[in-house]
Order: sequence, then C-alpha cells, then structure tokens
Amino acid sequence: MRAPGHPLTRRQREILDFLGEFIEQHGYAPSLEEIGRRFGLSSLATVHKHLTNLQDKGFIRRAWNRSRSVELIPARVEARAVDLPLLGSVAAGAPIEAVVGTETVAVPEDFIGARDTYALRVRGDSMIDEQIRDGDLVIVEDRKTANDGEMVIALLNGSEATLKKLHRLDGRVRLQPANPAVQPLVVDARRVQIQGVVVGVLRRY
Amino acid sequence: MRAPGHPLTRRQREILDFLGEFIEQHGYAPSLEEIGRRFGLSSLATVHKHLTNLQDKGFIRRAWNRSRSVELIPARVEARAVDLPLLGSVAAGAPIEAVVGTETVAVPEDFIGARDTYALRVRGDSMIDEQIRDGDLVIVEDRKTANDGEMVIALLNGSEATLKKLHRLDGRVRLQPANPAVQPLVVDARRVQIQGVVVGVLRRY
DNA sequence: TGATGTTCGCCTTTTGTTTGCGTATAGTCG
DNA sequence: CGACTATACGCAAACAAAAGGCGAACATCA
Repeated sequence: MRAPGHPLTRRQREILDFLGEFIEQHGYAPSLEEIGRRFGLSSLATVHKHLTNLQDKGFIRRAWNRSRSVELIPARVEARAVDLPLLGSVAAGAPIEAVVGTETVAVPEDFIGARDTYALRVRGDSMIDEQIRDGDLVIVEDRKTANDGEMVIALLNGSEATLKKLHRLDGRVRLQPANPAVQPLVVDARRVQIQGVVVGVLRRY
Repeated sequence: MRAPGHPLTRRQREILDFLGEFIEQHGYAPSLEEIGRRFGLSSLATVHKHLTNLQDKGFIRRAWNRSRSVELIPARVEARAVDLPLLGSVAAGAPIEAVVGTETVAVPEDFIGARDTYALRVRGDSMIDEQIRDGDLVIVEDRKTANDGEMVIALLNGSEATLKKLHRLDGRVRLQPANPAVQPLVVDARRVQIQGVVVGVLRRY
C-alpha cells in the first residue's frame, strides 16, 4: 500500500513514523538535531543520510538546505475527489434547512456527472424503506426533471422541499415517502417542482 | 491543512498561529509592533521579515503598506480520495466471494482511519433493517476485534464470512442479521473470528 | 502629525550539507 | 566456501546557507 519497490528498513520506518507524529503535533518538521536526539544519534550526518534514503525511496520531500523543510508524501493518493457544498438538511415535509457557513463534503469524483451537484444531510426516517436513514448524506444532482422511479428533492407549492420517490401517472405524479407511517401524495404534475435527483448515498459509522 | 511545498519553521508557525488567534479575537489583524511585543522582538524589521516569509510561502496575504492588512489564506482543503481494493462480495450465510483481478473503488479519504481498509459489495438483503441493501458498497476496516453494536464481517467456524451486527453477551456473542426473516445466531465467542468492522456505506443510483 | 509599514546594512544562531572513516549484514559470483 | 560487493547504520568535524535578530532611516497613510 505504500511505495512499491521501495521497502523500508526498520530504522527508516521508525524515523518516518517519528516525522509524521512530529509534524502532526507541531505543525512544522523537526530539525536534524531533534531527530538525532530522539533516536540517540550523535551525528547529524547519520540523520541526514536517513532522510536522503527516505527521499530516494519516495516517502518524503525536502527543499534543499531549508530548515525544517521535510514533508511527508502521502502514499495512497491516486483517486480524485471533489468537495461538494453541504447545502443543508432535508426531511420529509419540511423545507430544506440551509446550513450556515460553507461546509463541504468530499465525494469521489466518479459520483458526479456533468451537472451541478451538492450534498444534503437527511433528517428523520421518512425514507427508511429506501434504506436511507437519519444522518445519511445524499448526493443530489441539480435537475429540473426526473424520470419515473427516481428519488427527488421535490418542492410542493413552491414551499416545502422534501425527499421523495417520484412516480408518474400521466398528468399527475405520486410522491412516495418510503415510510409506511407517512401517506403518499398524489398531485397535479404542475404543482410539483423538481429541485434535484438523488444520485448517491454516503453513510459513516 | 498545510500548503505543500512550503513547510513552515517553528517561528513561522508560532507567528502564523498568533495571527490566527488575534484575528479571531479582534476581528482585525495585529500591527507589526503588536506582533513584535507578543514575541519579545524589539525590531519591527524582524517582524516584517517574518510576514514576508509567510507571504512567500503562501500562508498570508497583505495589502501593500496598509495597516493591519494581514489576512490568512485558508489552507486549501484537498479533496482527496483513496482507491480501496474491492475484495469481493459478501452475503449473510455465504462466504466472501473473492473478485478476480484488482478492482478498486474510490472512497473519500476521511472515511479511512489508520488501519488497512477495503471494500465489499453486499449481496442480498440480509442487512435490510440496517439500511444496507443489495448492491451497496461497505467500507471495511481490517480489525480483529469489535465493540458491542458494531457491524462486522464475521467468520464462523473458519468458513462462512457474513455481514452481521455484533452484540456481546459475556462469553458469547450474538450475530444479528438485520432482517426479520433471518434468525439471529448466538454462539461461543471463540467460534467467531472478526475479519473487519464496517465503517461506512456507499450507494449509487 | 502620529501611527504604521518598508527597506537597508550588519550581526548571531540555527540548521543542513559534505567529507572521511569505521562496523555489521546480506547477497552475489567464481 | 571465500572473496567481493552493496547497503544500512553509525561517528566526528568543517563548512555554508538560511533563519532569526538588531537599530536606524525612510515612506505612507489617515
């Protein structure tokens, strides 16, 4: 999982770990002297050689002759992600609550299509039968139309924004909350405005 | 958190931190004299040089010759993702089916802790009551022990790998499939081997 | 005008780099 | 097997450059 073809020795591993901890704690890298002191090395040349080895193997980066310029190279970064704005929360029957500030959520790039996309946190268990629970994040694609069976953020009468499953019944639509305790809503198609379509769900335990 | 390629020295970090605190507290930046006083520096030239260095490294911005014009540049949040190996599929009661080849799945970085992590595709609806459905991707942390209530990949008798919720009942454990149609399993703790703990769920529509 | 930021030369301290030397260990090749 | 080689690991000392610091003069802004 690290850098293939460049296994570390025990010493190198120890030093690399120390570098990580130190930078994490202090916000800046240790000097050679500090590294040496930590490992009981009296010669800076030794430390320097270790760092050079780590650099050659691709684990760290250094600016030449710059104090405390060691940086760890993150090893497992190959995929890209996109920071989506977390616009607020949504619950069945309640309008979207806008979140103050500009929170964002990292989402793998391939979740996103060509359109504008954002994230909403789900409040309540109105979509429990669609396996979306309280606290889940839904990834929403900004669209004005939806196909039969898609899960949508729907605006009813221009006021309430809700998360529902949409079914077309020529001329009218049924908004189906996926919870047996809540009644489905059948209304004229013109009274419903689609805000977006759910394209993904993220949950963390 | 940091600006790659331009690590800070200790002094620079201290001063940057002070700038952040001060601006946070007062709503405006400190003057050079105030910075100097804070660090016991008698020469404003020293302070000025520090600010110049911080600016060169991309941590702050200043308007030329304007009082208290220092602004912090928000460290760009790197939307990183990690490619996790998709090791196979898992269903209740059936062993993990290993997938041939090396498929991977992009997962937002903050899903992952320090441990080795991989992904499994869920087959079947045995965890339907935990809002995990057929086709979902579970993110699994490679661990040998689990806490009460966590969702685990459990190996029973060294053969069947299943996705279950784990409850400890001193000496024994209950493996609870979240599906009313499937019976919970209560067995001796020693017969159960934990393979990993589910830390997240991804679904795409 | 007073408060504040900028620039200059000069100094000290901290830090990284290099050279030379030595030991131990593991693998390669005849 | 022994000889050879490469590499990791360690020490000490000399050196060079960056970072940190000073005071004073100068420029600007409000």
